[in-house]
Amino acid sequence: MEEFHSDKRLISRQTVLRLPRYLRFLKALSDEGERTVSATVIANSLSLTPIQVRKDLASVSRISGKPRVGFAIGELMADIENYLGYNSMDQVVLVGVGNLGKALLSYKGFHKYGMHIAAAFDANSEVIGRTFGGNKVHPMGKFYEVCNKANIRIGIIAVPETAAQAVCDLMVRSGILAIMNMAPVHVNVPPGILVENENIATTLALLARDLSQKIDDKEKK
Amino acid sequence: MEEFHSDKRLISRQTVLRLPRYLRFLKALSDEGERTVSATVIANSLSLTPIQVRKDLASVSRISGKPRVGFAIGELMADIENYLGYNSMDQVVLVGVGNLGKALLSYKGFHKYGMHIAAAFDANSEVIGRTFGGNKVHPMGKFYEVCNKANIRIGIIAVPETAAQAVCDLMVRSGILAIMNMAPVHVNVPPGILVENENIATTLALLARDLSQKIDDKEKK
DNA sequence: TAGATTGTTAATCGATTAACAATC
DNA sequence: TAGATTGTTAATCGATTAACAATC
Repeated sequence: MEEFHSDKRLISRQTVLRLPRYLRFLKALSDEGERTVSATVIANSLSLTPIQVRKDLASVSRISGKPRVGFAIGELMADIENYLGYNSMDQVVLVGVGNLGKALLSYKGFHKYGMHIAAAFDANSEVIGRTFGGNKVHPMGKFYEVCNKANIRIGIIAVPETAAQAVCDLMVRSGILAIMNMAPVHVNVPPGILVENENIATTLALLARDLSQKIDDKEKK
Repeated sequence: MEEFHSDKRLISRQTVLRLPRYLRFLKALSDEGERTVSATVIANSLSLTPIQVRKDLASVSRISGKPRVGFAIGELMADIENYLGYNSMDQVVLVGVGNLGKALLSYKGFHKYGMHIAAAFDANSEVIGRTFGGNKVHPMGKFYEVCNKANIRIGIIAVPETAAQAVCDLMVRSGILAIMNMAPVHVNVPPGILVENENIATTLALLARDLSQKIDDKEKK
């Protein structure tokens, strides 16, 4: 008997992190008029290995590549978009319209990956009512109502660290289930609420470690 | 014979990513007047396991905790700061002073982690000469000179995707060895140059996957 | 003392890489 | 056909978790 897989297989964290990169690359190829691409070409372009690429693609797509030819770009893109889009629940709310919040509102990448900022909120009357990247900024008082009415599940915290926990609590009370925290503090959430921290200082620390390691290696030689 | 470790042991990627979180938490405790803390307390506060915390701490610090008491907060902070600071080569340049670049320039977190934005650059005459977060924006023409004179090794790309590769190439020509790319494109670099991509859409995709997985699980029950 | 907590060694888990037969 | 490329199974690598003796 053929084994049956639901559409909703669990895809590894690392693979998910690479999916947007594949999608971007495939789109670029497609724009250049290409119809097919091999795992080798993708791998070389994105600094990955061909095996890794084939595994990743197999995890989101049922289409099989043809030896000596590769994969059909269009179908691949559709499958990745479907996965990212399917998962995305599409609607996201943003709290905090400072420089970072504004950058996020104007960021065109979200749409590409099936994400859509449904509403933005801030406590500051200077930005309330103004529009950034097509999004009007609402007062905090509207937060609960908007989230509830639109049944929104994903929230982005882009406020200063002192306000982060309060915003986080409000999100939880308003039915948000997954939070992306851009503030450089740990936020506490009840069990079952998902949090991802996006912290630039963290990534820089990583880069600095790799760099100092590299320099050490060179000195040893 | 006692085994000798250099100060420059390689610390795992995952551990490095957690170091800034420890540092932040320890600082908060220290501000409250605490002198010691156990791995258990840290773990609970940051949603980690105590074993993981002890391993991480041991990898950057030689100080040992006392059973029933825990670790001396001050010494721990000093060791983490030393590691992050030592590695950081402290000086960073930023190219691109749009909303995102401005957010980075005003971001107070860098200093905390031993990072310092030495100079900011942009091609747009509207921002050149202006100051954000204490950093004056220089014209692109000065980039090579500044990097060379100050011997800067780390660069942050915060320009639109269309300009990212050109900026990346300029960085490489100017002696930058490690690049943090905030633009949603893959940038190509010669072998030996380090790149970390920081892409918000990517993190959101991850969050969305976890969320849809969680919802699926609930439906199954 | 008793027991919470440390630090280390071993087991597990997850992701990457290697090997290789199948195939267009 | 010959050989590039696929897809899968097995081996390796790295990180997390479990187990437990040492100790304050």
